[in-house]
Amino acid sequence: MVYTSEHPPFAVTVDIVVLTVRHDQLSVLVVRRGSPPFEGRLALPGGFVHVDESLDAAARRELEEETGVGLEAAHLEQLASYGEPDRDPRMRTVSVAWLAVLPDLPEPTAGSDASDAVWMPVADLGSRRRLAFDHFEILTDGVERARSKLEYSALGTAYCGPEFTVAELRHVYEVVWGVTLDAGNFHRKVTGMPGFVEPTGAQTTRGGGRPAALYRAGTAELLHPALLRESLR
Amino acid sequence: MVYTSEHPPFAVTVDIVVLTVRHDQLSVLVVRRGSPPFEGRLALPGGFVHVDESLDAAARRELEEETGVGLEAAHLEQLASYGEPDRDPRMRTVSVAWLAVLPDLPEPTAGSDASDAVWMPVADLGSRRRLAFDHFEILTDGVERARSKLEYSALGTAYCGPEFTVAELRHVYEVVWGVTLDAGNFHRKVTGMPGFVEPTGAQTTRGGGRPAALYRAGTAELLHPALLRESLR
DNA sequence: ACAAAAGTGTTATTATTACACCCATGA
DNA sequence: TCATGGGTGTAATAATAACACTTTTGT
Repeated sequence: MVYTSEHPPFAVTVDIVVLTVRHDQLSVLVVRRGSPPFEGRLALPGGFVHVDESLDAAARRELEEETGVGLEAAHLEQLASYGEPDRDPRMRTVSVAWLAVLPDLPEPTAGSDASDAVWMPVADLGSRRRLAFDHFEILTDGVERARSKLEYSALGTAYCGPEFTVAELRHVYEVVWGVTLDAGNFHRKVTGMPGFVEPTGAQTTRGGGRPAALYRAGTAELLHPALLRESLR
Repeated sequence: MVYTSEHPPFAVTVDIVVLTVRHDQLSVLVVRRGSPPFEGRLALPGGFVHVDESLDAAARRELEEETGVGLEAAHLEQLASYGEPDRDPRMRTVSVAWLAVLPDLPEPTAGSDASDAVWMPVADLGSRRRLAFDHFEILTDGVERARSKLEYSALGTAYCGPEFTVAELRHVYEVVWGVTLDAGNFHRKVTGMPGFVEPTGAQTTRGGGRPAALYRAGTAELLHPALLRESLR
């Protein structure tokens, strides 16, 4: 294949918006850049796609390499691609961005090799544009996607561990949306929605108070009727 | 910039799923390929992104060049990117796919230069996989996006001309979803939804029967509450 | 007058919201 | 026994769905 001005070569990268709920805050995994451009600035984890590697495989590999975070059981979906001609000063680049949602990990990113990766509350990145490239725009799009998908999909369970209480799931909604939800109504909707959550039969008292039933994620992908963001108080 | 096995060069293309409602069918604009690979097969319009050209500009340019269809006032949104290593036998390619929605044009694609472009009912492409590359997958994703966005966005008006009746808009919903809707309930929801449609004050009898009020698209992007696909009968 | 399509009324059903209240545990 | 959260009851309100009915044109 000959690259010409009409068929020019591009660099193709992946960037991943990894979200979790941590210390009552919606948080994103960021890395500190060790080389130009934007040296020393924060960036989303990501990197170049290899030859003979699919785009989602590249996202998983880069995340693991850069942060030590594995996505085995996690939710991963494509977000969008970003390709403004000037987005990378070095060369013409198209980045395929991904959204990943993880439970709050017991051992954050510690123990991993290359890792300068840290969890950063999304709110702390809101005003100051501390992110390299167009990563602030990618982050904004990822957060908006994550917020809206809570309404009509079962994505909320991806923030929870394999077993969780209804209150823990409600906490995810409250943090991601930044609202307070009615505990009783939320409980009814979630448990009454077929396929959203399934009782494990076990209970826990880890939240304090009366023991709560434990659930695992159900098989439903889409929720109907949706849990609307309006149900706040 | 040096391209290595870790930073390999890619070809980046755009492909556009252009939808309209035509002769009571959801239809997509396709072109007949004039050269290998997949010579003689149908394909979505698209092509290589130029240097110093943004991705959406490339989509508009390729569509105009290949089909003579301009997207000035039309709806255009990014769909997703497709980059399986074997998707193009010639080279490693990533395609950024776009979804466009147009009114049924009076002069289809006639009069345009290079144009082997035709409107094809989506249903006719369903069983036989007559499309080149992974374009059937892209089409499927585009149609699904178009269908689901009718529920919660004002995308339906993009299928209509600058002025339309409620019945014409309802026809769009019925064709895209493949259902029959209750005319009375639809009328109430559409006209009562703030920002969805605005009366022009004029009327038309082009549908036969009692004259219908004409509307233009409103400013709202999102509809609340959503028009659910369940409202069929 | 009649067919056809536009648009309004009416009602049953279902979903949402607010909030009261009881339940089961740890301290 | 008290504080803390889990979970259920209940009633007002709003949205949806079904369908009858009136309106206004062309033929």
